[in-house]
Amino acid sequence: MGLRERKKQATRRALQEAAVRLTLERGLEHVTVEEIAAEADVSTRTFFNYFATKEEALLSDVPTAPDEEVRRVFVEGGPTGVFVDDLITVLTASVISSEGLAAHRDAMLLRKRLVEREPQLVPGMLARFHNVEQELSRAIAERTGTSPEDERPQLVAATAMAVTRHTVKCLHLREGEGVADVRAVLRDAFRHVGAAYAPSDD
Amino acid sequence: MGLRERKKQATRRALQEAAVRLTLERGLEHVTVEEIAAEADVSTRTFFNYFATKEEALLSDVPTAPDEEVRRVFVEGGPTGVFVDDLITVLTASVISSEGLAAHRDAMLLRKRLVEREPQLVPGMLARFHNVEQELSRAIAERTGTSPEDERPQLVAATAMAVTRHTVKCLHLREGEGVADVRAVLRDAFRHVGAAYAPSDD
DNA sequence: CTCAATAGTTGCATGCCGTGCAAGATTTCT
DNA sequence: AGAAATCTTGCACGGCATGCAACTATTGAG
Repeated sequence: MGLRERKKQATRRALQEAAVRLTLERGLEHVTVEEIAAEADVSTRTFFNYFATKEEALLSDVPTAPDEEVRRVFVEGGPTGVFVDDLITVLTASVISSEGLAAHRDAMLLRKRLVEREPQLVPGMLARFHNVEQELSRAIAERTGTSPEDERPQLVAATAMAVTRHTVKCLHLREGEGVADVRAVLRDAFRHVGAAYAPSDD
Repeated sequence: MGLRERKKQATRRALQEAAVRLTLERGLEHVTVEEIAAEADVSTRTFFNYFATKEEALLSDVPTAPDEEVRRVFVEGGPTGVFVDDLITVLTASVISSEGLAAHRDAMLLRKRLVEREPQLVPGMLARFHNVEQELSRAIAERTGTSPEDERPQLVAATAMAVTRHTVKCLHLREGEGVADVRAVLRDAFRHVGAAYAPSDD
């Protein structure tokens, strides 16, 4: 990777970190783009070369779209062949942790505090989940081989992302918690939803 | 209702209609608050006495929170005692149509065209569904008598709103369609979700 | 190494958004 | 009719976001 690219990534991260830090300190309303840019030692104008809005600097990179490899396996019916289990694999790989839970734990905690402190960020957060939902919808349609007019993959994707969103929100993010634990929580959640809407239950 | 109140409602509706019409004509980017206000014969400043943002003028009143009476019946275990059926009653009463489907059909069609033309409105739309979701969550918790720490009502509310959102999006809104038809669509959707996430299915 | 090409940064000008404030107009209540 | 409450409006202001052109830094070829 060349010098230019490294500098760009450094600037980007500096802007993100400055935005998060200042927002947690003073609240989003009392942080201007000018201040964020100054904190990262770039001009105001440069900030907008990286992010279209202040909120984008806070929410970018989250949640991630599913990894291409994971997606391919899912579309081809893997890895286990059981729909819910494979769905959970995709969800943990994309939204929860693309490269191990530990690596993203700090970032997830920061974001959590962020949206708790600043409810204005909720719409943007929901929109990002919605984007993942649409990708997931396509993957489900491919896996199940339904016709493009069939809207059921969208329905399943929507509810699956609702489960995921809820799980992320309620996740305790303890030190020792691994991906396996998250899988278990998701499995319970899906089971509970299935039971709640199954024909014969209350 | 006094003269003052009537004038306020008239102004509000005039602003909404102007906003929707101009946005459908030219696109949201090419409509300023000044123009909307002029179209409704009020000052720019007055616009902001009614709506905090341009988007709010487009999306307000949708979706509606559940009617207080409907909510009370649901919390007390009614009207049928079957969870899914009663849930559907609440959902149709709040989001789909608070006072008959026909009355809101035109408004729903307009909104549909609006968000199709202007994807920037999606986050705001999602946020509004999210608000209803939180109210629904409380109602479910009250009905089932779960303790406040129990997060399952939130989970059920989230998935239920996902189903509702999907149903609204895919609704065909034909002329003859009534509330009963919407109920049937919702029932099918819930059944399908229940089957997809039930322990033994694919 | 040098120099041209490419890509990124910056300042400037601009327009719109959204809010606080105070003065003026209108409705309401007595 | 007149005081009180409420709504509208104009004004000023600061921040957001974009286009443009000049400037600076990296890259790559000879």
